[in-house]
Amino acid sequence: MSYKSEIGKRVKQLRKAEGLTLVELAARSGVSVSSISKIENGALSPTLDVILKLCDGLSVAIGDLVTGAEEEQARSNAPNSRFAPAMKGDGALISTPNYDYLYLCPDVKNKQFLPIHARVKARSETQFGDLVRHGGEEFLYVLEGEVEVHSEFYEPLILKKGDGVYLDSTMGHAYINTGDEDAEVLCICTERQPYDS
Amino acid sequence: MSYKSEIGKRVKQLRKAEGLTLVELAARSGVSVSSISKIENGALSPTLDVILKLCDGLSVAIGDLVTGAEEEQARSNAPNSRFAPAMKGDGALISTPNYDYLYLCPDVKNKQFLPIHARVKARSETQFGDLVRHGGEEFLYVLEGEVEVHSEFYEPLILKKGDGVYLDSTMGHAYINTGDEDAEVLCICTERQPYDS
DNA sequence: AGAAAAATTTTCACATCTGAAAATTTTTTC
DNA sequence: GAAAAAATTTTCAGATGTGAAAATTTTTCT
Repeated sequence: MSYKSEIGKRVKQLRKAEGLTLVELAARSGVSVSSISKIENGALSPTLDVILKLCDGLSVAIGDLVTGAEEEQARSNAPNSRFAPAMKGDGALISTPNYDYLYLCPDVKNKQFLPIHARVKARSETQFGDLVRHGGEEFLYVLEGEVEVHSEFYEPLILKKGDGVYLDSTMGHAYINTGDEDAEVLCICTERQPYDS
Repeated sequence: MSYKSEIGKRVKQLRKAEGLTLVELAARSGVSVSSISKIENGALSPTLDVILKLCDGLSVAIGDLVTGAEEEQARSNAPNSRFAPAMKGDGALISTPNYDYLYLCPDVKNKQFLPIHARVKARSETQFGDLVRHGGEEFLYVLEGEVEVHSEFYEPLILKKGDGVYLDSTMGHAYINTGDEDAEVLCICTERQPYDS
């Protein structure tokens, strides 16, 4: 990956475009003259704090400095002939107290939505805990069992096999298993679930 | 500037979202486990080459890693508390020679994807006609029956109940019913099908 | 509950980055 | 064209990042 030379050229380009000397850019950005010189010449891989100082001094977003083109590049040339089977049981399994998630087609990156096969485990609202919120939108379809949908602004709704619901994920929501058997659902999300500490 | 902690949180968030361990992300990205650990904990300012390796391993643009904003920001103007049940059989029915489409939640506008309950009717490639192409991406999940997936660049694939497939809709594709019974599928598309008829 | 395995953090030697100052190159001025 | 000034590159020591392996913590299994 010859990204070093890339950011170097870009910095020099932007600096010249604003008619700045190394000394001036150094003053603006807080990065030393010698470091900027080395960066422009591809002699080193700057640390993040230095990159961000340069972004600040040059008034550009980090994407502009590093890739040049930025968003357009990232999104417009999405691949266009991907094909990924998701055979029954295949996927990346993630377990949480309330759900067992099977992320389908985990090897396909940059999907516009995430298909997830899930098992709903929580059996009551109290057991579930606080409503969940995350970015994006989601559609849930019941494959087996019975699920009760709780949400921040609507009355609880019971879904049986073959039923579904579409909702904005930013609204608090929770799915609860109210049937006798296991509750299996297919869930489509447009944004990753925030699963962190 | 407390950017260090920012990128750390973001990396951890993205890594967890994909269900990866430090070891796995290290393998994907080529960055050592210890370095990732330190970065996630804000213990250091990574160099550009390491940042780019991480972007690669996590399949995100650098802007997403560093500022976290970008995409989220762009999409955050979407409505945020819609809720639409899709009870079995409900929806907007569209019939074509090859499929019966039941568009779910047709009253919700500007959805990020379209959930469709469909019945696959075509029983052979010749009967189906030319492969279909449209914008976006799609995921198909077999609810009942057996479906054969034909596409422009891949060998035909047989899907049985519980199986699915994710593909770029710009690539020519066709679903054919190869089972004894009716073939029922759930299909998620990110762009409206040009159902002519 | 305890043992084994897995995941994460820490340690430490080595590599690399950073910035002040010196050396060099380029530009300006007479 | 030479000296002075400005801009840039190089040098070098100290600071910081990097990765292999050890130590620790967390999770899984019985």
